[in-house]
Amino acid sequence: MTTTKERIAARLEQAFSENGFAELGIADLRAAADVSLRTLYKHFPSRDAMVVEALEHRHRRYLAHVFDNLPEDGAARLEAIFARIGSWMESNSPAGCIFQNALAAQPHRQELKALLVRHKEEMGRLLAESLGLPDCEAEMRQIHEGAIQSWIFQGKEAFAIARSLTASLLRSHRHALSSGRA
Amino acid sequence: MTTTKERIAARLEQAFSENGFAELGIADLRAAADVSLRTLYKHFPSRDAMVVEALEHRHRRYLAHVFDNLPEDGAARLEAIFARIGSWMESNSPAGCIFQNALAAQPHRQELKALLVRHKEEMGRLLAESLGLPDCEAEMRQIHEGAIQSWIFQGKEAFAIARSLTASLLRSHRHALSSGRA
DNA sequence: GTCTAGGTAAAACGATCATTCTACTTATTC
DNA sequence: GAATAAGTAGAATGATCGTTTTACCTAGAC
Repeated sequence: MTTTKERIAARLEQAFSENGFAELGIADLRAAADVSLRTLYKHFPSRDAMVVEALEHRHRRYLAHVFDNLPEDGAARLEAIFARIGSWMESNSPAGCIFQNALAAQPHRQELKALLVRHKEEMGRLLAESLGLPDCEAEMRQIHEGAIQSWIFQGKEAFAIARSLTASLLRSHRHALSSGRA
Repeated sequence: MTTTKERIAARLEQAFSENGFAELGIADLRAAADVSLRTLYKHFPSRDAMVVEALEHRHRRYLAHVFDNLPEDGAARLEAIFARIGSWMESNSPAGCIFQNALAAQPHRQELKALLVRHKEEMGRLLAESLGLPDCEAEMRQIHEGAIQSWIFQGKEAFAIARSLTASLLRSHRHALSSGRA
């Protein structure tokens, strides 16, 4: 069972991801949510709150899309992760990362910056963990960031490049381990 | 001699980079430019044109900051490039890349997307050229993008990571060359 | 059968926005 | 010394914005 609020949040998330955060007015959001103005304001006290809830919804949905039921094998896992990120961007992010876009629209709102930081840190942590690179969180955060932010002007090639940068990170890591222990 | 228009463009660039593109109204831009409303509209026919001119100004200024008078030596050059990008972000970009931010505020304006693409392509080209990696434009574009976009949540560490990712790219490239020719 | 919870449609409100216009000032040039 | 170019200050305009409010509808519970 999904509540009315969740259903609205899902539709707001989609509307924001397609049109950004600056161009959409309350009238547009209401139409996208397919509810009355009164209902919209009953569940979300202000436009700012709608932005926050849309981002929270996005965060949960993105993590599930990338990390649920990954293959066990390491090489297949690396392949799968960037393939999934690529398919996500293709079907969900015509304008790039919506956390960055939300902050760009209101750069002085610390609440949005906190959401961005939490989202990116969790992505770096889970990526590093999934790939067996526990001490490369920052590197994975940055490769991830480069890939999704390059998507706008680089297209799908961005994810192939991210995969190859990650592969060379894995190689250096294994090399450092074996020579360090020898 | 700098014209009135250039002086205004420089101040608009700074105002946009500090406060983003969605929060600033014409009244704020007028105050930042330190001219009358009439003069502002004499040189820029609309707010949209002010955004475009600010981005053009930014592009020229950023290229000069990063690439003018680089050291001859390759290693020193790699060091210098990311140090310069880091110092630029610290003193000019509290809110990240303003090309991305401008497009985030108005995602349907193709003019802004074209400016973003041109800017990023030129950066990738010049980075690859400066580092002697002529066939790695896409990789350098992406490392550059990851670095400056991670700056918001990663701070200065982002540029150290970008430098090390570039160094490992240089190593693989040299290795591929020597084994390929052997 | 009345009450209540949760919904719709849309008018009204006050604020803010980009843009234009009016009236005046100051140098420079012919 | 009149004309012109380029500036200032700020009022007026009309549209749009986020938010509140009024009036009405509907389905299930007691």
